Amino acid sequence: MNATNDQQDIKREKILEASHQRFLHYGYSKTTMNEIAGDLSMSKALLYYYFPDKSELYMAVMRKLASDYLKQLEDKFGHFTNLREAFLFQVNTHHDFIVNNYNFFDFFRLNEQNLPDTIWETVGHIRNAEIKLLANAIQSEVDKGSIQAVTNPVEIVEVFLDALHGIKVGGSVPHKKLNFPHKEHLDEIHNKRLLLIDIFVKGLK
Amino acid sequence: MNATNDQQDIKREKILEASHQRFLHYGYSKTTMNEIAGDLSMSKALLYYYFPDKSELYMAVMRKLASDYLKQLEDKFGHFTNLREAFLFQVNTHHDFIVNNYNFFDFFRLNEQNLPDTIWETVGHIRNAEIKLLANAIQSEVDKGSIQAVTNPVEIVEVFLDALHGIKVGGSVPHKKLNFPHKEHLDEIHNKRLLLIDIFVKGLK
DNA sequence: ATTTGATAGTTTTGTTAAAAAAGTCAGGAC
DNA sequence: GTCCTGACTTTTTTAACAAAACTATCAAAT
Repeated sequence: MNATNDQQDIKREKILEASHQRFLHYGYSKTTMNEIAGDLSMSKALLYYYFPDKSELYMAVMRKLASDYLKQLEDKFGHFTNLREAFLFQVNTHHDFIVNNYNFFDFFRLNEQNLPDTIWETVGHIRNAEIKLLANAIQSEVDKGSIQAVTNPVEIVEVFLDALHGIKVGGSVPHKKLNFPHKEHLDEIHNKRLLLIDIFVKGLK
Repeated sequence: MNATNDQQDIKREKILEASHQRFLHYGYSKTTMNEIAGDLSMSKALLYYYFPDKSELYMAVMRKLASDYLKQLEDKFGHFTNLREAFLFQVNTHHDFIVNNYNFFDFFRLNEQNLPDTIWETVGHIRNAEIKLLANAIQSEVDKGSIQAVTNPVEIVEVFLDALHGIKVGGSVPHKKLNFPHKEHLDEIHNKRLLLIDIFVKGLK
């Protein structure tokens, strides 16, 4: 019975890998269940044996990606020597996360509204982990006495994370309002975020 | 000839006022040229005598609003006693601008992409004025020696303005990704922005 | 120079049919 | 009983097209 479940888990994993590749290269709506099944040389019906529907399959891939990301954050939790280091780590890790899975997230841009509700749960987990990481770093500094006491570290981190998300490209004349940045702009955005960190962390001292 | 032009300008102004009201209450797409003409007891054809088309009419209203906003910024240009005051002024003025014309900007949310190109020109003017105002304030402080010298004030202001735009509501669990904030959230956003100012300005010291 | 009714041209909306994809199920293999 | 499939049903997407609504134009009137 355990052996059976192992087999199941292995197959589930295979399905997730194949799905990840498809979603990564073609996005959610341009990927069909038949194609995924074809990649694995199995029938479409079998996919539905392992996953209830397409969006759950997508979400399962997403949860796996998110889980990897969360793991990276947790591994470093409480191990920072100063505030700046913590903020830098969060921004850099996040940057890599987005760059490595850029096309996968086309799903967000395409559907814009009416996404499956469960997606926000995962997004919430990620955000909470980021908040926890940075709020803890702030609290540590407060305890050490190296920055002034603050009323509410979480509130500050929320503002910081929002501010990060606001950073866009297009200096002098904004041209098109595009919610999702183009891939070739990610590095420029990243650099601006590093500048924001400099100022923000200094402002907390 | 001058009298004639005066008359023209007065009528143009009337049209702009009526259009403003319509756009403000019903948004761009839910306002028809017939309705505007009806409000003014004139024929639709006459509207086209004064304005080339509907989007140009909308843009004319927008330019008027933008012009008022720019005037407010210019009146205070260089008259700040410290950096914080300048940043506060910009954020507060911007807040009032959005609140007072909230529904007018539904146009942006509805059309999202494919807006008339001229709109970005006006948006650019606003942004440039904001940048100029704040960059000047920073430079003044640098000259006074009350904050450290910075390599590029404009770059810093751009990051600040982007950060401001990123401030959203929805603390713990984000629910719906909505590009345009709801009206009832504007005050909460405003308060968060004030917090950002505190930290950001301090970070420049 | 201003104004309008009539009308031409275009965009939006609603309908329907065909195609494609999602999702189901009875039954076969092990 | 677990895993798997081909055939099938249901739902969604796409395309085509007609009707309605709206934008935009223009000859003629004041």
